[in-house]
Amino acid sequence: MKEFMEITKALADENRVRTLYALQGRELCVCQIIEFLGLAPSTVSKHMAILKHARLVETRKEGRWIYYRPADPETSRTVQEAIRWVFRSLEKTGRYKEDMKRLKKILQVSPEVLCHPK
Amino acid sequence: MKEFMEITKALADENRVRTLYALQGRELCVCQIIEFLGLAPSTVSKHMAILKHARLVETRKEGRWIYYRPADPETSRTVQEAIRWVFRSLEKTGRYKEDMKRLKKILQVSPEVLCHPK
DNA sequence: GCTATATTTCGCCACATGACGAAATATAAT
DNA sequence: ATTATATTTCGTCATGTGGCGAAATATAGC
Repeated sequence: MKEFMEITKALADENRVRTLYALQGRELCVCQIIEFLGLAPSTVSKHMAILKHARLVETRKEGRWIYYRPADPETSRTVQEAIRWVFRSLEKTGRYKEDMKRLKKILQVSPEVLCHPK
Repeated sequence: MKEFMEITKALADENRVRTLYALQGRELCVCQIIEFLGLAPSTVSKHMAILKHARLVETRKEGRWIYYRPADPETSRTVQEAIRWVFRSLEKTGRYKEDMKRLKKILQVSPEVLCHPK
């Protein structure tokens, strides 16, 4: 129950949900998520910690970059169903489509360039 | 998206989730839910308003009693999948089983007696 | 080792939320 | 009509949450 409530609380914020669907089928570095959400790094970090604590996402560290990806399929059924539910419920919405358009543009810029904006 | 977020926010409270699974396969009068949750009537009323606003539950008025039931199957797919997800995720948990035991006792007392405890 | 960069942690603030009791509303019973 | 009962609405309070910037941490490159 506690585990389940951590998932529902993690899903109870729009920016976290948007991040979750942005991660479908790809990995994103924190700086890309910062760009995607348009929030301060500290805020994004907190959001990601909540998603990770709920086991909805996992991380991979590569140098000074940290990549987030959705939970692996071997994780709990509850988590997998949650992710699928989010995606299926929102993939047809306008917000999702706009977000995917913006994400594509962000992905065209490599993380290196995105993170060193000089 | 807004509709979806109302559902996730509604599910982000343990008492509302417990109420939702308590309603699986039955109708409950508010006074029964009050008894089930052990909260003040005003608090329960607010919780139910949130669940109703998210379209997770529906109501039926019978005299001075108001009965709550889960959303009818014709409602949105998102709602139906949410309800199924909650139930499938929790039906095996200890909390759920305890709650069902308590609920059975509450159901043995008819609403009339429960609401007029004299 | 020093500097730069990516991310997290901490401290703070504004606002949302869950709890209650009191008051309001609606219906039933006398 | 008056009273009793079921539920909701309102006002209030304590706590939780999302946002930020500053400071801390970790790694890469010089």
